[in-house]
Amino acid sequence: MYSLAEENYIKAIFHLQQQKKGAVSTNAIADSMETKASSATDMVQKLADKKVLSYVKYKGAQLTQEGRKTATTIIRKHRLWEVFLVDKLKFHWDEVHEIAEQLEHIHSTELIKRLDNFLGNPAFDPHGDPIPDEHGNFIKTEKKLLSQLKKTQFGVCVGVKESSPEYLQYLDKKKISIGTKINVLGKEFFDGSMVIEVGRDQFFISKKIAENLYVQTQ
Amino acid sequence: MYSLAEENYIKAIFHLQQQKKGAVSTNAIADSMETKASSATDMVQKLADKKVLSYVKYKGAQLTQEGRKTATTIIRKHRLWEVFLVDKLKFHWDEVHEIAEQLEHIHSTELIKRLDNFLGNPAFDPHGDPIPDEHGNFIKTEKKLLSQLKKTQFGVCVGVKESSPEYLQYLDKKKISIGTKINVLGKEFFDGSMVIEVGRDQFFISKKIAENLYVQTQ
DNA sequence: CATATTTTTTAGTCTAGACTAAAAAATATG
DNA sequence: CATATTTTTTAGTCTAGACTAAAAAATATG
Repeated sequence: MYSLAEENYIKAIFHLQQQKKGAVSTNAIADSMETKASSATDMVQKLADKKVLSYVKYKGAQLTQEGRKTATTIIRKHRLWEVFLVDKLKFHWDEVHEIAEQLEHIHSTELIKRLDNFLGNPAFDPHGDPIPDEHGNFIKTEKKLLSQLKKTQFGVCVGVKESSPEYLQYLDKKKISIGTKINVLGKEFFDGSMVIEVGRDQFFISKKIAENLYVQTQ
Repeated sequence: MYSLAEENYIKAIFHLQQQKKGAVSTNAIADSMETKASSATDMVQKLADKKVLSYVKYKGAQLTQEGRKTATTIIRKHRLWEVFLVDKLKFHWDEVHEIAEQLEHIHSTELIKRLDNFLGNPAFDPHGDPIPDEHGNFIKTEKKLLSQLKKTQFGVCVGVKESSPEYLQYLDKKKISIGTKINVLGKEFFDGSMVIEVGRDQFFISKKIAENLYVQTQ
């Protein structure tokens, strides 16, 4: 069982490792934790003693298997709670981060097992990020424009490139929002138009629509 | 905003004050917090500086209005989360305390407002204890034997006096468990028998049944 | 009611996790 | 490649909240 501070460092280091491969510097950790480099060094040394990460002086830190397991468990909890807050308590997806930052530290494997079930074992959080399974396996995702998908592929809406009221209202009308799953049923080479499926609806969209919507894919 | 330790002390002092009126001793606080008297004295002095409680050396501590408000908010959160764990996640009522001890410290008034709504604004937790409203008002309850209730009164089952398998199986058959609301529809003076309502069922019970069931009343 | 006993507080430490300032190592540059 | 600059670590403090041991106050008792 790790302390609150330890858990937050482990999570931050995991996210930094995702961004660029290799060891992460204590300075980068300090920046992301909004603390001083000396504090980060202290903590990294402590976590190295606990075998959560390997650390070479002046070279940086890298999570061990144990560290990655801990990190993904925290991320799993964070994202499941976000689904709860949005799906069940009807929070808007941009209001939930701070609360989930607290909830992710609740310790109880049984709780998370039951919460996951209660929510219908969701694969993505309300921001479109994948929820790791209980073994820490992520669905590998990549952010693309909807227009880059091919026929039969699918993506989860994670944002827009253009944000004019007209465009957002169009998306709203078509019930497309962050987290919405979009299946590409057909694609026309001639003009880049697509037939997509959203929920139970199937409809036609122009290239212009498709190239302004970001989706996350497996 | 109070620290985790501060919140736990405030809650403990509130519960001690419920038990017997007047100031609570630092020793009593230390016992209930499973810490040493010197630690309790330190914390009580700190909380007195913060106007959470009044403290007279060697005499003990008493929560202020502010302290009581903080305590009831924590208790409200604890009990609402217990309802969530039992009603929604299907935990058994005796498994939820430890998890609720953690969840009660999540800070977000909006969260609690929405959770309360999501749960249908429950008045009691799964143990039959009343959930204070957002102003900290409790429904005043008292633990009685079901046999002590009069016609038209009601109580929430909080425990049994006798716990033989036969009795528990009878209760189970009649769908009476901790947290079950029981309305007294009629009572016979001659033999102390009653007609009660449990959920949508109405049925007759003998005096012997009624005097072995504890209920909490308003 | 003086003294013994119990309760409570005070004084002094310890640890986790933050900080500042200085030292040391790594990297960049003429 | 020697030196200047940047990055990173070390040494020394600080605070919250725990602890032990001793002191002080309150209470019990002959």
